[in-house]
Amino acid sequence: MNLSPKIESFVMHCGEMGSRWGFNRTIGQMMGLLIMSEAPLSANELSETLNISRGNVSMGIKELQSWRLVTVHHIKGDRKDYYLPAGSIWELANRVFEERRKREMDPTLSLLRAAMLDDAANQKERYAQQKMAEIHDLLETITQWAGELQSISPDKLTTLMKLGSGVVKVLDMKEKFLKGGNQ
Amino acid sequence: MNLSPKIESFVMHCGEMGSRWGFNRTIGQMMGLLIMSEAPLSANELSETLNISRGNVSMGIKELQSWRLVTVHHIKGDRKDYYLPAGSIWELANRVFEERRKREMDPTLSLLRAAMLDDAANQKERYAQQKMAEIHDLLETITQWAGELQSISPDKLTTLMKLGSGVVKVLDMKEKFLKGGNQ
DNA sequence: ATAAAGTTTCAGAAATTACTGAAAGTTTAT
DNA sequence: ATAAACTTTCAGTAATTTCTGAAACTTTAT
Repeated sequence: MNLSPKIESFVMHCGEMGSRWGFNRTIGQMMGLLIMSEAPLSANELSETLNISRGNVSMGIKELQSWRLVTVHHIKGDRKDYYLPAGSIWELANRVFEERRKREMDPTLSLLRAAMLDDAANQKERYAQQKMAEIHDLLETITQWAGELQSISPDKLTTLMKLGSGVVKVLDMKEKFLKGGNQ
Repeated sequence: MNLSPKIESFVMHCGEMGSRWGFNRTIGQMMGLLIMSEAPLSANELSETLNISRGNVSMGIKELQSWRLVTVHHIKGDRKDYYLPAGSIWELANRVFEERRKREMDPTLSLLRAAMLDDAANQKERYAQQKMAEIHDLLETITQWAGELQSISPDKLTTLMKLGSGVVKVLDMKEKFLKGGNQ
């Protein structure tokens, strides 16, 4: 299968960005192509369209599945696996965020938790531990916040994002109304 | 200069995470060490403490400066450059977010803008362009939102993040009060 | 049980990225 | 102008990551 120039340039761009987004070139291309394609694609189609080896496609799919970005589709009377994006653009982006948060913040959080348990032996360690505590708190706040945002329905979240810094005004308003009482 | 085990393990961890955070091993270590160190450090101190070549330190500092994560400090009567983190942990995290957003989303946004200008030649292109439009809108919303969040003062932002999904309730409340009228 | 159609694995090759160290460059002092 | 103290650059090397392709494996049909 060969691609129209516009689609091809998008797919190649996904390849170039791939490593910045957390995977690698071919995996980026594969994902880009799957998104651009209305019909699910077989591993062979991916391999031929992108000119990458069959083995590489197999590894790439495994990786994309570990990110929960692709799912398999079957056609009756055909035993090939066909792959397609695992949800809307919105959901895909969500998964990338979440997965990256896990890979980029969770390991550090546990290291910091451990480091903070036993206490400092001297001034240098005292300073260091204070900084570690700051980092820990920040990461924890972000992690919690990210989790809660993901529990909001996409359309509410869109409203919230469109509101932007206007949120602050709304929060101030709340303070005004509720000053004194709390729930 | 040599490090206490606790500090060393944090610094090494920063090295291991470095590439996930968008830089590389030594740059991660350098940043980790600078954060852990109360006094600014010279390039030679970085080089000796971390056992990396002087040249590598120089390149690393350049890179960290391009991320706006370190600044230079001078001591009267000493012409060495001493380096220190460019702000609080909070500010550093902010810079990393912003810089990554620029590197990971802006190029794609411009590609998509261009691709959406001229119109589709056939059904496949029509489908592809629709997906590109979805991606474009999502990236644009996120970019805008990120920009606005950065304009909020750290303490307001902390309040907001601590509130988490509770924001939704507040928003609903606003709707109730203002139904019919706007702002 | 065998063959056909498909998928996965993995050792080695290729490509990319990071690092070193010596040479070139810069700044300050005299 | 020269030297001393320091920094940067960059060609070559080392380390790491990615990719290939052939062999091994799995599943389904006969």
